[in-house]
Amino acid sequence: MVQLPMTVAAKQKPVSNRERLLELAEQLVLQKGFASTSIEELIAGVGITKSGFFYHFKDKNDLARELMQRYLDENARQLDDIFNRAAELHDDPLASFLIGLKLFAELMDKVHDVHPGCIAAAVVYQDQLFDAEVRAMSAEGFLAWRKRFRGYLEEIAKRYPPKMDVDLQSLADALSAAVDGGIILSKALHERTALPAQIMHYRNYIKLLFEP
Amino acid sequence: MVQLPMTVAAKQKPVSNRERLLELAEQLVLQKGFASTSIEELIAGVGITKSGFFYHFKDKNDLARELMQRYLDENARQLDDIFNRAAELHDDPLASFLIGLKLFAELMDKVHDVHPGCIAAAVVYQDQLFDAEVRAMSAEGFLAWRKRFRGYLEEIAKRYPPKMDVDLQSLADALSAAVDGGIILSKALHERTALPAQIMHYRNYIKLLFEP
DNA sequence: GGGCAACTGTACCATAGGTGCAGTGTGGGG
DNA sequence: CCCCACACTGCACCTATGGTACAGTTGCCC
Repeated sequence: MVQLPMTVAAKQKPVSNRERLLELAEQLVLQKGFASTSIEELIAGVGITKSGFFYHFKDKNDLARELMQRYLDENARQLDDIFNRAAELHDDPLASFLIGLKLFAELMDKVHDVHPGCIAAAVVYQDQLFDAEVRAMSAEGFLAWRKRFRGYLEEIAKRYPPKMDVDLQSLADALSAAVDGGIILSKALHERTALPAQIMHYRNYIKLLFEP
Repeated sequence: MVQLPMTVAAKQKPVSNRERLLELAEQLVLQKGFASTSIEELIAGVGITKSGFFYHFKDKNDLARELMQRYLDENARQLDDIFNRAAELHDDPLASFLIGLKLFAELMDKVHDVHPGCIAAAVVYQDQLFDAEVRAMSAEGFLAWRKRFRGYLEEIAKRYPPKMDVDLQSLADALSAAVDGGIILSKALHERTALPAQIMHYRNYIKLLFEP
């Protein structure tokens, strides 16, 4: 649940002000929170007026909705990239998952000094600022991670019986927890290595649990 | 980094309005975020005027500072309770730590439907709402957890060589991550079992890593 | 009965989100 | 060449919230 870097491709045509608003908003929201990111700040950064902002977005919640959708789509795409690549590198589900986790940790290590943060998690601690729809989208994000990783884990468990009796759903959630917990640690302590380190601990746990 | 229930002892004298403001503020901040918790709401709940509020607190950041201090103190006290009790129940550092983690998970299971949340983590995603002092206190909270659990882990590692080469500091942080990640999951999905489940996964990891 | 803690009341200010609406410039299709 | 729609601008105005300033009041303790 972290913003990975954009593929540098695409984007020939000049970016619209709408796109630039979303881009800037995402950056600022992850840096300092949704409440502290003012509309005035956004329009000043992009160079339009308040009326211009409200032409594109019904209100601030509408912006949040678009931000969340963008984030979830991009996020899913990037996880596909990583774990499909991992599947190419090894046939075995356990080996491939471990490779994917390593790739994931490495990517977080590279990219994390830019703007660490997870939009879906950001919602959770600023509940009432967002309407029910945005909160539902945040929940969907977590459920998407659960579904994806539970799938991987079930394939692994079929071939490698786990050494302890574990619930695969909460084990899938444990990666979300490690990532979001890692982000919080990294932001609170200004230690950019905290996130990749937590992902690697999750990887260790998976290894110890399933490796014969 | 979760609010545990108050020991029912103490408090003969009538609670001051100041105390009631802090109590209510903590509840509301964990429920809906700091930005969404208005001063008007707090004074209405306690039954005083705005002037009364500003008599007690210089500004909203001052309230945040007091809230954080209260939280950190209470939190440290409760962890002491749990892990001292665990040490009483078993001499061996590994066995005792595993008992402590179980007690912790059980407590989170019991109490978590009341008001899940960690004030220290709440700060991280609402950065600019707080001044540098509050942010520093949040960081201190994470460092206190790191120090405490790193201590336990070092004693364990002395007696039981870990099965993998792990960094004990980030392994200590992994409990913070599991707890804060668990809280986020639990809040986002409205699944109160998510937090205790994540603590138990951390416990599993410790078991697999150190148990002979 | 003097003093201090713990307020109340009133007035006032700035910032931010938000609404409503009329007007404008510019590029592409008919 | 004209017209329309898109992407805005400008202006007026409203509300909520945090915050300041300060004078006055109440109740309890010494």
